[in-house]
Amino acid sequence: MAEEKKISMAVIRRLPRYFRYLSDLMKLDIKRISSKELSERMQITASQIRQDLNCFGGFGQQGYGYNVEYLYDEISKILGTDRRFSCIIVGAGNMGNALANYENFSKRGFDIVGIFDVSPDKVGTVINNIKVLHMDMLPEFVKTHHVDIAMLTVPNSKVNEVAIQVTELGIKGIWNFSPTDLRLGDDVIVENVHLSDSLMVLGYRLKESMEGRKTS
Amino acid sequence: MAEEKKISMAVIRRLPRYFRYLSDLMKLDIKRISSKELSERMQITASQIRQDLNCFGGFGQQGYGYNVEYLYDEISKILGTDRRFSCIIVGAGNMGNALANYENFSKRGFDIVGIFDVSPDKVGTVINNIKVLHMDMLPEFVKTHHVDIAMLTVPNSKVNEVAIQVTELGIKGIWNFSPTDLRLGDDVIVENVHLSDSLMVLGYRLKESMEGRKTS
DNA sequence: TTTGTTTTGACAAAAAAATAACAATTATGA
DNA sequence: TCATAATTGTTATTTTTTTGTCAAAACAAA
Ligand SMILES: NC(=O)c1ccc[n+]([C@@H]2O[C@H](COP(=O)([O-])OP(=O)(O)OC[C@H]3O[C@@H](n4cnc5c(N)ncnc54)[C@H](O)[C@@H]3O)[C@@H](O)[C@H]2O)c1
Ligand SMILES: NC(=O)c1ccc[n+]([C@@H]2O[C@H](COP(=O)([O-])OP(=O)(O)OC[C@H]3O[C@@H](n4cnc5c(N)ncnc54)[C@H](O)[C@@H]3O)[C@@H](O)[C@H]2O)c1
Repeated sequence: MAEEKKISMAVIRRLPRYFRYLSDLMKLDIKRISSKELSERMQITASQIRQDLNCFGGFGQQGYGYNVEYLYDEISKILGTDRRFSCIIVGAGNMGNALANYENFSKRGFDIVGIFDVSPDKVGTVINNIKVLHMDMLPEFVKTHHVDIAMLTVPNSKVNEVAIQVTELGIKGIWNFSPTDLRLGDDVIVENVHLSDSLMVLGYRLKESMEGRKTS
Repeated sequence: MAEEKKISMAVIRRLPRYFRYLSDLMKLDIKRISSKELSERMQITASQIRQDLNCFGGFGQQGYGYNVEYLYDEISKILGTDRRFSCIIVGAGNMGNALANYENFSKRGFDIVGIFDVSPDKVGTVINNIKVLHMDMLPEFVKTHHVDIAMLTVPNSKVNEVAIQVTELGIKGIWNFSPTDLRLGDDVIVENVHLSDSLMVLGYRLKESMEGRKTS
């Protein structure tokens, strides 16, 4: 077991992109691809593709390239797309609704099994066939249903307490939509979606480009 | 003008985070802060903070630290938060609705001035005081209103054509929510929000942590 | 004013990431 | 079957990013 080579986040964050491109290639009925051709499509170097893939093992064949379907399956396995994750949405507002109505998450293995809120306006309503429950029901719900991920779409001012609540119930994965960095235990994985940050970066780049500078 | 030092994306993507922390400090009525203390709050090294800020000029004072409000204002200027951007939303579906109803974008200088769709179910409805217009009205709209940014929340299958449409009308900034990488001219700035990618990374990290590995 | 402490800004060093190079291997076509 | 072209996996090199160091500057207290 001495072969514990740590894989960097830089590599991991590129995996879903490979996954997407391979999925597209399959739809185009392309059976094989070389790192060179893929690099042209993805606008990255062939070297990087080969190096990234080799973090996980040799999926290609010299003189031939990569079998698209095989590589797709392998990346699926790496990403865990072959397994299913149970998710709840906390906060049935604008963003919570959007997430609950998005069908593609379940295609990628993420099942929304519950939606929670505190507002009497929301509790009892049905979103995409799921009844919104009151937060008071959450402890009981987590006892009877296994929950891997909590998608937090509550107001910024509430996200800290809600994050603590869900982690105390044993939920280990948090997908956070609030513009706040959560500080939780080491065994909890937090992935942030900082939409405003992204928009501000767009604003910056736009401003720079209007002033004639390039942003890379 | 020989002082054109290019600022890396790595630095730029950290700016909104500094902005957020400084904003929080101001709310706490904290007037000054050293890179050391800020580094503890932000969980990054003091060295990185000083190096990042120095890309744009010396905002601090030796022996004192940084004046919170002054630094906040300077980062505002760098990010362009002092100016306003006109935005349209294309695709009045789940995500388009969520964005249209989010009040905080305008607080950061991003004004939603129009919403467009093609579906008769959506055209004519009013979201957050803005009437949804048909896509056919877009060329005329862009002629009479200046538009900096198009937020694209159309289905995946349509996003390419819509992106081409809006760029042909002269819109230079695109905030793309589809799991697709747009290929547009060099003068168009595209910022992607790949939600599914983010969720898949969460899945990966969760899986790794369940198996006992650390992800950094 | 003087002295000791704090803290920046600049630079140096280290680490990480990306790119390039190339031997080894396989496919392909004569 | 054999020679040639293609293409990987791996190692080396380069570039970028992060971290560490320290003199110089400013503060604070005596
Ligand atoms: N809507 C967007 O486009 C958008 C964009 C960027 C960031 N965000 C962030 O996403 C989060 C949600 O935004 P939104 O627009 O959906 O807000 P929203 O106000 O529409 O919805 C929030 C929901 O959370 C519920 N809630 C409040 N306290 C709760 C609690 N303690 N437990 C459970 N539910 C609770 C509210 O009743 C409400 O239904 C916010 O943090 C916001 O900053 C949203
Ligand atoms: N909803 C989510 O949580 C979520 C999550 C991840 C990614 N996304 C992505 O965001 C995008 C939008 O998702 P959604 O859930 O809001 O979809 P949606 O189907 O709810 O809304 C799409 C809207 O676009 C409109 N539209 C279709 N063709 C158009 C055209 N040519 N011009 C203008 N409008 C057009 C439709 O009428 C519809 O109102 C998709 O690409 C999706 O993959 C959404």
